[in-house]
Amino acid sequence: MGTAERREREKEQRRNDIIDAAEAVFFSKGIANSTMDEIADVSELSKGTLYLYFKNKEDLYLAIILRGLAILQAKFEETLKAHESGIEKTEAIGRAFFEFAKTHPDYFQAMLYFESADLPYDDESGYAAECLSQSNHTFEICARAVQAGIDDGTIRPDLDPMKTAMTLYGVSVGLLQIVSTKGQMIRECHNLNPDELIEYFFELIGNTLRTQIDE
Amino acid sequence: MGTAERREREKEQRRNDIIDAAEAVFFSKGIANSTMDEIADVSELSKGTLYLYFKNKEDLYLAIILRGLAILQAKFEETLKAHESGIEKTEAIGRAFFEFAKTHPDYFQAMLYFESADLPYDDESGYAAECLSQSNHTFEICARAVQAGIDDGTIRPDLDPMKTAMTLYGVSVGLLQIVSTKGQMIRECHNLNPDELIEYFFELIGNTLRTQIDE
DNA sequence: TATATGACTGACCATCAGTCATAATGTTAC
DNA sequence: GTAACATTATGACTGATGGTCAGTCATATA
Repeated sequence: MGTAERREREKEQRRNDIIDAAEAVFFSKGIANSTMDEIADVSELSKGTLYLYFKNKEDLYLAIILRGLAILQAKFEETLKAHESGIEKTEAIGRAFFEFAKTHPDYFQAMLYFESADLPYDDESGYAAECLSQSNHTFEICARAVQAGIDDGTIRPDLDPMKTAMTLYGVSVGLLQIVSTKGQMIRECHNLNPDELIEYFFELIGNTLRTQIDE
Repeated sequence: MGTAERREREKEQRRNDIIDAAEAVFFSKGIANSTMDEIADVSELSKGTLYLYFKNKEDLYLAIILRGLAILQAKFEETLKAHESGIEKTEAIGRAFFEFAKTHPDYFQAMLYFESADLPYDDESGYAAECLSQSNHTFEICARAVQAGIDDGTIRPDLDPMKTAMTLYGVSVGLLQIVSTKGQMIRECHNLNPDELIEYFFELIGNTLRTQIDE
């Protein structure tokens, strides 16, 4: 009989329930101001139980980040299919990333934590290693877009797809981070709409990737 | 009599001594794993005294960040003077930033915290507002370099100096952050030297800023 | 019905940021 | 010199919170 299988399913369900509760708490007050006691309350479980399913507070947060990465990946894959030329695919993925930051600000905020924190990637038992692996997979999707552009001649052939993907991802994160933490200052001291800065960024790098016609 | 002035000097000295001790502790184990008790020990003061000079733990950390910002600013100012053309000034400042991250990894790490954390910028009594102000001043130095390039014709005249400075700063921080937190992965999974990625970045954006000869 | 399993509990512990009553030190006035 | 006052320093204490563990209980197995 499938007792063990059922148990496994139920366990998976519990795990998801806990992540749901954790999202509600973490997203409403940030990781620093959230307590495991409150998450236990919201999930209607005891604090001890949380620790049966997750190593520690950070690990639970990383489980949320993994959800965010999955959403982002799906979006990227979809974007990759929806466009014809490689340069279009690449720019569309870039825009999809900024779009993601806007439509899923909570997941994006969590992902900024993932990008800036020093995590125990060597510990195989936690979520950090899995996050890193998925993050790598995300890079690969971006790299495929660049590769497509090189293949169809819309992107400079001298570019390295993986290097380009990682660089673009890194700089995008940085720009979004500055917009996210200093947005108010940008608006008030410089009378700039943060979105303008992002559009400006696209203009700046847009021509960098494209094949130069005049050579 | 200069009693009050002497007092003020001594107080400033104490404050600096505390920051020195805090640097030793924070730099050796990161903000999360450092305790105010240990900083009190190292500074040979009681914990209570620390709180006479600094609002809280984060504020003490921000005082360190302010030192980092001062070093960076000095480096930028110096770089600005050391080069002739505007485009050279701008690229040199970019390289000076990456150089700073290498020669002062501890200050740079602290500055990454400043870039990613949500800080109480409205609280005038703490260091956060001062950090933001100095960070703004840093932008302005960069913007001066870009402006110089526009003026002397080495940088595209259609660029906005301040927007360009902020964008370049943001993307640089992002790239350095990814190199800093995922450097090992970049090395191991992709057989890349993180420095290559940074050089790649300069190549990518280099031509973006320069005045196009063929138009 | 009796035994075994393992999910769950919540009281408990250790740590640590931040506070406050008290003490020590320095300054001024006489 | 010393009394009165002001400033600075102390460290024991508190409250919050991440994490643990001995024990409970519902359910599955024999």
